[in-house]
Amino acid sequence: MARAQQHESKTRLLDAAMHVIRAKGYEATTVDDICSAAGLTKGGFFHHFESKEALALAAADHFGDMAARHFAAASYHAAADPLDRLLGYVDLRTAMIAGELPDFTCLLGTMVQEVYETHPAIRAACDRHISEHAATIAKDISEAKRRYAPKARWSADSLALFTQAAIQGAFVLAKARHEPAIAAGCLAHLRRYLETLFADK
Amino acid sequence: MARAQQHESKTRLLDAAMHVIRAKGYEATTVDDICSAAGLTKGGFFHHFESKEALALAAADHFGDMAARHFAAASYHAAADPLDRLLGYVDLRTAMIAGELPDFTCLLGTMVQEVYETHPAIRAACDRHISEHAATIAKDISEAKRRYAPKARWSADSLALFTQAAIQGAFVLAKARHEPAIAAGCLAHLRRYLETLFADK
DNA sequence: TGAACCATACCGACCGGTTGGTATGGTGTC
DNA sequence: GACACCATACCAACCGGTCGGTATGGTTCA
Repeated sequence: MARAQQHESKTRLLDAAMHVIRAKGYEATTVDDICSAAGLTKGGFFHHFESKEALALAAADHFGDMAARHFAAASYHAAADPLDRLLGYVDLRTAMIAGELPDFTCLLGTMVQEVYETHPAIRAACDRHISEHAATIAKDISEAKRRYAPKARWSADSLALFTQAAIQGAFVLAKARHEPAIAAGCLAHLRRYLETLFADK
Repeated sequence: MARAQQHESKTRLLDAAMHVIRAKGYEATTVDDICSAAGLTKGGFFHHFESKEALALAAADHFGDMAARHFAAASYHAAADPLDRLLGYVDLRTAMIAGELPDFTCLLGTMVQEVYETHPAIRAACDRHISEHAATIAKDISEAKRRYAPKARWSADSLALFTQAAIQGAFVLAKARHEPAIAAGCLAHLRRYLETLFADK
């Protein structure tokens, strides 16, 4: 069975880490928390990861890859108009706000708030995945800008970052209020902003 | 000297907590961290606060009160036009982005991300101060809306919350990049959005 | 074919250091 | 001399990480 489960246990640990860390934060999450959530023991944990920080790095990659696949497979990419793709992205993100907070909030934003000064490697991993995600949004923004707002003074990159800031901030407020709907209200404003920027359509 | 220092030591502990928690997060911050930053020992700490969580609650109040006084005293309130006051607020927040990240980021947003599920009392305190701050912004927004966009379909409250989300998200991205300037770039987009919403001025 | 050999996966007891919190006693002030 | 304020010393629980050991299954070679 060894071969068959080789990756399964590791994946279970990563999935458990994703969920527990989003609920309790990185520092408050113990290795035993993750083990019991994954149905393993500490021995198994340290067989797969050499440290708790190594797990955090792997979990960031795991989350980033999952998200990348999820958005890459989404139907909004089919739209011919880049602005429709951009608004479709925001609509998808709005639709993803469902269930409990630890189910849909962002692991990267949660971790980086805690560890940006204390764990440089984790900070860098979070930065990389957030930036790569923003870059995919920037493509559609850039194309939409060329088509509908070529003379605008803002850059596609800065606007892509702003979309991510609005999303991350929406999660922070939703956690404070303990009310997911707040996040959706914020994304509605983000959508309105994007619409007005390309109002010449 | 006891009487004279009565409040001073407590204030030093609160100031230290504000800074250290913004740098390391709540869970990673130890009581000894705060004590040494404040120049006290544990005995002094537990004389003023009955627990670490009690300190967090007091620090949230301390931060909230400081911020409230800071914004209440700001010059943008002098503007006769509510839209000028609103944009003045955003400009002030942009100007406040200076120095090191732990110096200007938000204690409430940092803490609530970590503890929203594990420490309900801290979550509630962060929520209260964020919401009260948003309410002060909502006043100017509400007045500006009545004057310049009375028929708009968004509510003043939801827009006030969105400003706070954009600010909190800007901090998250700045931490990820380890680059305060990113936050200023986000606030520029927030300002543009507010301008377009009241474009009939 | 099967026995010897080895790698992978995992368990669970254990260790040293750390942490929040306590108990106690000293010191200056009203 | 009572009280607020604070230092020192200490504790029990906890946490990340280690280690000896077991189970399983694949590979090699007589």
